[in-house]
Amino acid sequence: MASLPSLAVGGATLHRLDSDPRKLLPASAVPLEKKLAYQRRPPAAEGVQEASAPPLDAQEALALLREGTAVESAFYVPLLQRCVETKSLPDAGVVHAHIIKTGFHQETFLSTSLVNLYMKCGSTEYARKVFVTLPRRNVVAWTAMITGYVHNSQPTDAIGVFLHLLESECYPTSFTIGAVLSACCALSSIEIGKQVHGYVIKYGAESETSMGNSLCSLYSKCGSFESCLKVFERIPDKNVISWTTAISSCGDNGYPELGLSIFANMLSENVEPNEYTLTSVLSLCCMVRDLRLGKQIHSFCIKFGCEQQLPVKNSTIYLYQKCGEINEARRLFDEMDRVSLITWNAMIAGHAQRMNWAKDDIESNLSGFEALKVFQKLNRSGTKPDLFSFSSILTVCSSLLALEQGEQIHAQTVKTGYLSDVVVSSALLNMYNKCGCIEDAIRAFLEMSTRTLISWTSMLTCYSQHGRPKEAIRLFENMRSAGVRPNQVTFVGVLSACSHAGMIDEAEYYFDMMTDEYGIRPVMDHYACMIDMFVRRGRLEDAFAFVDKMDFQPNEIIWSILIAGCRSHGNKDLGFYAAEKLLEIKPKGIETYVLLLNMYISAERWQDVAKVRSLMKDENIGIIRDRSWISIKGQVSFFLANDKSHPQSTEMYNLLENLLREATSLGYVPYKSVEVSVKEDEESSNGSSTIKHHSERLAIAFGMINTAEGATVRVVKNITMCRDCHNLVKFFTTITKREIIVRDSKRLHRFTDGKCSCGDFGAFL
DNA sequence: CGCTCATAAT
Repeated sequence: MASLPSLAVGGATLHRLDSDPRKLLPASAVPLEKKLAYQRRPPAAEGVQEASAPPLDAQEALALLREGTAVESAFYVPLLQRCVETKSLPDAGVVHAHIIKTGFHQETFLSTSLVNLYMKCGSTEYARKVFVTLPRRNVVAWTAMITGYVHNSQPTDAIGVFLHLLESECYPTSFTIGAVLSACCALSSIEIGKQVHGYVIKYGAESETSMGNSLCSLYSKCGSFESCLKVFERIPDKNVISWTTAISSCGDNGYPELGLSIFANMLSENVEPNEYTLTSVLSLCCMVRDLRLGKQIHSFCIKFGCEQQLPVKNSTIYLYQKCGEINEARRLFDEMDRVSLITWNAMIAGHAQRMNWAKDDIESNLSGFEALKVFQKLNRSGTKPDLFSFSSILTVCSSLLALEQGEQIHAQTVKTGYLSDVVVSSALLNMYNKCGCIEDAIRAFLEMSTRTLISWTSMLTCYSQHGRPKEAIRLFENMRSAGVRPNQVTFVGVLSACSHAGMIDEAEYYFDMMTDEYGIRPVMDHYACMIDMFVRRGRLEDAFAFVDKMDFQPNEIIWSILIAGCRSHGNKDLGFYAAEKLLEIKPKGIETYVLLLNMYISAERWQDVAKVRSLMKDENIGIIRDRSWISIKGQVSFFLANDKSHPQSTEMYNLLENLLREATSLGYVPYKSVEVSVKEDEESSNGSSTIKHHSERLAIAFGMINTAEGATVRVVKNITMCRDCHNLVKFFTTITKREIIVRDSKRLHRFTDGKCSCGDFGAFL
């Protein structure tokens, strides 16, 4: 929180200063010639060529001034405007010097323009110097100072100037208040914002549309979405800006559907949207992944003639990219003659998003590598990546388990200074976590200058995933001491940590704390953690009792945990009961069916096997392929179970045979072979399973052959590991003295010295 | 006064 004692301490400060009801004048009450100094030229739309130069040739005019030619005061006006456009500080100096020489600096109007000019050129110091020597200060000068400080990222100074203004003889206008509210936004200070709001109400400016719009935006950006909507509803004459603010606020606060319905209301009230509105609406379509609606909005943009505008285009590209229409996205991108950094970022983020929605892991990987290519092109284009680029690309590296690329990007964030951004450093932490490098993740966390809820939660779940529950819980307590309020996701991390450690009392304690102290309603995930914990300790009755505590229907995941638990603890009857319940809700996940089939097959309940298979046909569950992949030097190799298609197969199989022999001599005993694939009937149901090597073994063997001795091998697998492979890989690490990391569909396994970080409590097929 | 791109989970 910024230190603004005069405001923060005395809530009444603003009001006490003046009780003159005229203290806030409507903007129109400011004499016209004084308004000129404040008038800002609307920024040229991105992607559109600047309008042709004004009649005045600025260079010639500046040359005249340098020669010392005497001019009239009116001569400066267009020149000052021109300098504002070019943002040239040296030119500003030339004009300023001449004005002083000719004595025109006594004219308030010119000097006020100079304040504005210096602010626009980024020199708040020069602006302040001119301002304090002004012979007479009108509201335009005050407002130029406030706006200038806001634009130069000095919001605290902006508020300071406002306080001085209130003590002066000047009256703020709605422009002034608008600038002050922007300062509150930049400070994320809802406290000061509320006081300004009170001021606005007191002096009767609340009904002014622009005021309502500013307040609406303030509340939205300070996380008070309810107030934002309330203010919006109370604006008597809503204009297109009011509607756009409300619509984009819905997106910012995670209510895209509401935003779309407000857009519908806007249309039914016959307010015409503009490019700002349509850009926001396109973004909402992205959030809900509604390509059909998005295409309609895109045609809308074409109808309005704004589809070429850069922000509109960026949103459109992102939409197509995220929804998998990569050719369309690429076409739009290639057609553009001018792109902005946001365009690049939208391409990268679009690919990153598509990874989550791809139809299979091959497509997902392709998307990830496309994102890396775009990032590389961005670097070569001469444009500097920003925090958005870095956060997106680091997330891509996490999903790909692309540690080498991730490390390079880490170096780049250090060089460019973007690592100091919380979002970037959180993304980095996450990248190291997903790649199995917990030490680097911890370092990233420790080196953060500020930590958000997400940084803490990321670190916490990182400890939990790496099988270090005690540290997870210690971190949770540190987080609370630091005054950071945990949310639902944080508690998933805490509960799963307790679950892994079998800390039942602690889990129950934190479960109660979540509801009692933080008022967070437990959702499915929290119940899943608790039930999982009881199941792991073999307390099946407690697990089923906890299911009864839920005030909603358990989902597929919960029943699957129970079934798996019943199987491993040999309670067939409870397992069959859970399976009945599961079948009632018609599961969707392919792994759920594998679990069911394996259970019924091992119990030789062939009628049930047939029932499950027919349900799979009804629900259109396809076949599952056991697949693993490994990335070496930017090259991904995919493997199926018993894959012999790779040129190095012979070597790989020989290596595996040797490893198996050594493992056996060290005491490895295979578990009864488990059918992982669900293929067509005859292969799996007759029990003549020929599976010898599941895919991760092949990927690991390939990794060992193609990396230096002793190097860590990192493999990703599309489904859960089976118990047998999990056990065998532990032996591999002992034999080869290598660390092996396997990220399966459920969790991360870091194998070292014959042990796994999951503590063998992972869910196995 | 309003727009587009970014981080956490069983």
